[in-house]
Amino acid sequence: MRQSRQRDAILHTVKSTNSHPSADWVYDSVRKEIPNVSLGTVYRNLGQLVDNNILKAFNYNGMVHYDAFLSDHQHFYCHECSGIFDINVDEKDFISRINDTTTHLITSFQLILTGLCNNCMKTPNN
Amino acid sequence: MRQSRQRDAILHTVKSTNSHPSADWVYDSVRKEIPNVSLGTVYRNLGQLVDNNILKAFNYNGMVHYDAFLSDHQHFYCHECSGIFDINVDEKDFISRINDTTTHLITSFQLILTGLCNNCMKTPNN
DNA sequence: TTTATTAATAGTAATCATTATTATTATTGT
DNA sequence: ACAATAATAATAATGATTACTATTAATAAA
Repeated sequence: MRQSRQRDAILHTVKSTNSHPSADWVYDSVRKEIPNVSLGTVYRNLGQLVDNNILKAFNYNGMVHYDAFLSDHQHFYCHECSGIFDINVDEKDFISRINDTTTHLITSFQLILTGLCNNCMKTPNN
Repeated sequence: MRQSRQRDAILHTVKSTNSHPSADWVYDSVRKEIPNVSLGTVYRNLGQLVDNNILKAFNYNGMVHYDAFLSDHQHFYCHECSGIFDINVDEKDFISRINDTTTHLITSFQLILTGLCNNCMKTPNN
């Protein structure tokens, strides 16, 4: 993998936020620095960065979200502000706790909790 | 909601399988009975049936899957045969068990376990 | 330090899942 | 029967993503 200004900017953009952005959000953000960057370049590089374990990706609501936080964790979606927050769930521990629910061999999982986030609980009706 | 041959066939198709089919799979299946059924009709009716709590839907791998099994449950995806299987996870019980992982208010969740299903464990390398 | 190789890019077309539009058909209450 | 209108088939449009291609740029070797 060669170096490129575009990939550097894309990686930096994802690293600079904890909002779990979509490719389109990253595109808009990178365009502020490199106005003629191509959307295809953003998609290709996000894909490469995931393939090389530099970023993580997950599907939510029919859209891929990218995450620079690589530690073992899951996500919480707030149905009030639409924010996605990190949740500390240890994979090995979780699997051992739910292993009795099935006889299939569980090797991994994806958990998305939904509800009302801390902030929206404090300040309702936004 | 009026009665229609198309909706009856669509509902029957989803009820007749436990494969958690996509709209496209339902379309192909319904076409065997009603060859000129429209894909839009399939999408519209699946949506309506979900809105009326006659079917459930969930997103997996950037595609909506439909399910006629309405009881409280979650899903297991086999990375060998790509099958999706039902897993018995009680929502209330599960939330109370993981409630300590976050201070956000959890009201619901979606869990997708992945691994090797019973059948693929018995007969490897398919 | 030029040069050659080829990865990466911008721009654009294509694809896939899904939703919207619209003129026509069919269900159902009167 | 008939009027009102929900549902349909056919098709166009959308949104997210991937593929294609000629050009540009990073890096390894001469």
